[in-house]
Amino acid sequence: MAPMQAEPRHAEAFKALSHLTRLNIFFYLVKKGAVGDSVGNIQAVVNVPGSTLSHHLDILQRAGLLSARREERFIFYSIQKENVTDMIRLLTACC
Amino acid sequence: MAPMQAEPRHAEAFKALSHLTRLNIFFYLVKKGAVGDSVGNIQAVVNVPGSTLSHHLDILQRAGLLSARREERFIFYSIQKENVTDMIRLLTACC
DNA sequence: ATGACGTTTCGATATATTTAGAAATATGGA
DNA sequence: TCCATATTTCTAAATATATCGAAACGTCAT
Repeated sequence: MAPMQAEPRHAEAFKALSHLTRLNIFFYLVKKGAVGDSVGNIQAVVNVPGSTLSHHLDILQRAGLLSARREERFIFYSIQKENVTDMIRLLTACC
Repeated sequence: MAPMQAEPRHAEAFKALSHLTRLNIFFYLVKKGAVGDSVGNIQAVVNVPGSTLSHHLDILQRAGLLSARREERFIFYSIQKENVTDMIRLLTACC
């Protein structure tokens, strides 16, 4: 197992988690598992205006930590597990 | 093992790693192990002005990821393993 | 004490992030 | 079609972060 190298996408993933609201969104969706949850339900949990939430979700998605799908009138966000696993591997490579 | 809760200190630790220069510093020091390395040697690796480097080291230290000690005329920074382990636990709690 | 070296602090500027109201878009139902 | 609901995009202002030269500080050797 070669020592892993830090890359910009890793820095970006860490940045996505570096804001408490986004970290809360992230862990809420972790709990929700593969199905994830709708923006409206997420909003009820984190309690920020819709436009602000939408922005945070966008950041998490661009970082590769979340994915989105439409389900009728709702948009469901859920954890993108592979990339989270990748981050964990990067960190555990050292300890 | 109770599900872990996101806290501001976790967001701060992620923020510390959310900059590529700091991520490089971090992984360089991981490789250096418990002894760590001096600011001057770190600087030769990351190639930024001293004042900039000092600022980044400060951010990593405040986030609890590094600790510093003086060794004669040099200041050695090294990884603060416990807090890194803590982050890993937080992330692995989900996957 | 003076000088050389290693590192940090100060100060100023440039760039990026956060925030949220208002307007726009998308879907499904009457 | 028209309305209600869900979510995003636009826009602008406030706040935070990044950068780095110059000056200051600490330690050691002479």
